[in-house]
Amino acid sequence: MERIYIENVKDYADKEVSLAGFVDNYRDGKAMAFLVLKDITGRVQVTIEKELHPDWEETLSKITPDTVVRVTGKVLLSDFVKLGGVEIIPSSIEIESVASALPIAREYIPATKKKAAVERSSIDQRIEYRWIDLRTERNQLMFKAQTTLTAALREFLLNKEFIEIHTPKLIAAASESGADVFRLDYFPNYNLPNAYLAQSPQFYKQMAMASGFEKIFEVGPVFRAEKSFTSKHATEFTCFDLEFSYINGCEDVMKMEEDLITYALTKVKEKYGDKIKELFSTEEFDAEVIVPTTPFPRVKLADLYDALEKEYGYTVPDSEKGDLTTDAERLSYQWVKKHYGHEFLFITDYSAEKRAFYHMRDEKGVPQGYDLIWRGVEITTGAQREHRYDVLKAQADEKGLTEDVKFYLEFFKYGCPPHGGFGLGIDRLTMLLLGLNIKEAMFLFRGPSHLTP
RNA sequence: GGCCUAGUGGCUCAGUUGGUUAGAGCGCCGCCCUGUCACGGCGGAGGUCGUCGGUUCGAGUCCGAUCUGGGUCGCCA
Repeated sequence: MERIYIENVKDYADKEVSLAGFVDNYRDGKAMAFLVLKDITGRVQVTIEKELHPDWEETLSKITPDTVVRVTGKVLLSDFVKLGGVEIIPSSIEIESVASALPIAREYIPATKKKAAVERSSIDQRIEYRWIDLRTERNQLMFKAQTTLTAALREFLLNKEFIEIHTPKLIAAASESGADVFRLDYFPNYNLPNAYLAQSPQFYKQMAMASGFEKIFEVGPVFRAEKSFTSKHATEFTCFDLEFSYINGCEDVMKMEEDLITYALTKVKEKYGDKIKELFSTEEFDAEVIVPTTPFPRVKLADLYDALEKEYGYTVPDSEKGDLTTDAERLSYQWVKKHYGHEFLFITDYSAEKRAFYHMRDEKGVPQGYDLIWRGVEITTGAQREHRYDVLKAQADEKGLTEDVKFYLEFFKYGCPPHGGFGLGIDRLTMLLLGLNIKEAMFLFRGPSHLTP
């Protein structure tokens, strides 16, 4: 018999079905046993009348939480079953894989009249057994929602005839200032330069512009050898990058991004909004998926600092002027909510000193780029790029990078359209959508002290 | 890299001013329980307290070193 998903069992009332999944809970009595079966779509109770199946004794004695079983049986609608009002009366139970006692407590169990609450294991403990941790409905919803999110981002761009590219992650030179790179052994005998893991597809996205592709995107891993210990940094994460040509300014890039994000959040809300609210809301975080209005608020960095000082008494250290501090980032969320009733904020007019050399600058030397802050955390850096070879070379010289980026400068020597783009960290998007730590939002977290599993 | 902080059974934690065989809940094992609802009842196993050294009659508890984590800032997505 063909297996069906648990979410569909009610369509098979009084019929025989075949199910498979993990044992979510097993309550064993003398005459009756109740097995709650979970698959990727839901949970259902399997009700076993032991007297009817004396030969099952050995099989049933092996069942432990998270054992994988196949169950064939009749679907019975029963109001007294609290779990969905339906139960399976099995005609066969087959064990596929017996689970040992689990080494982590996946979920918080609230106190009852008789029992004290049980804390779940810390994220750092759970991450060691991530495959077990990921079996929960909540964690699986996270990846379903992320799938919808990235599919929507892709769909939006495909509708605009963007081309999807895949740039190399093994590269010969550091691709940007700032972030540190992972150096690796790469066939040392072939007289090649040093090899690194790509910290961004930036240069190759722009090469595609010089190739006349006009509109491209890429979803892929980026690697950052930053010894960052925060709740929002990882050494490897997934970036949704795009770049497009013949723009009239940075404003076109921002417009593209706000439309893109609005589209994606609309899709996520439609499909999972209610479920997300139910499973991810906590006392501190209301997991309401809010579809933003466009245009998103925009503010110049200096103006933001003025406002933060006036309204919250925040003063920037002199060394950080021209850049956004973590405190200011957080405060900017309060500020934008208060003044615009919005969760997103574009911040523009950073100082040239703090921004990448390839950002185009206006006649006053102000970089034509921005950061996008969502719920107080940076999710994007975007910009119009400098496509004029001479200007670009001068800006690279200024930062002392000309030698390092020699190959990149070549891209602009033989004709290149004006262009711009941005990169969106999808793990951060998921993290902010659901109110999580980056470690919980990633399938497998990679950090300075985390390389396994 | 700076600052802060933690390391006690599988998990989450408690261990008072250093003092008899180191405690609890959950989990695990066994027995009991005819429909449970993250069932219930009874019993049991399991730690020498990250490591090394020191102080002391005596250390999980004090001191030093060391290892391994965590938070935060900077950096960024």
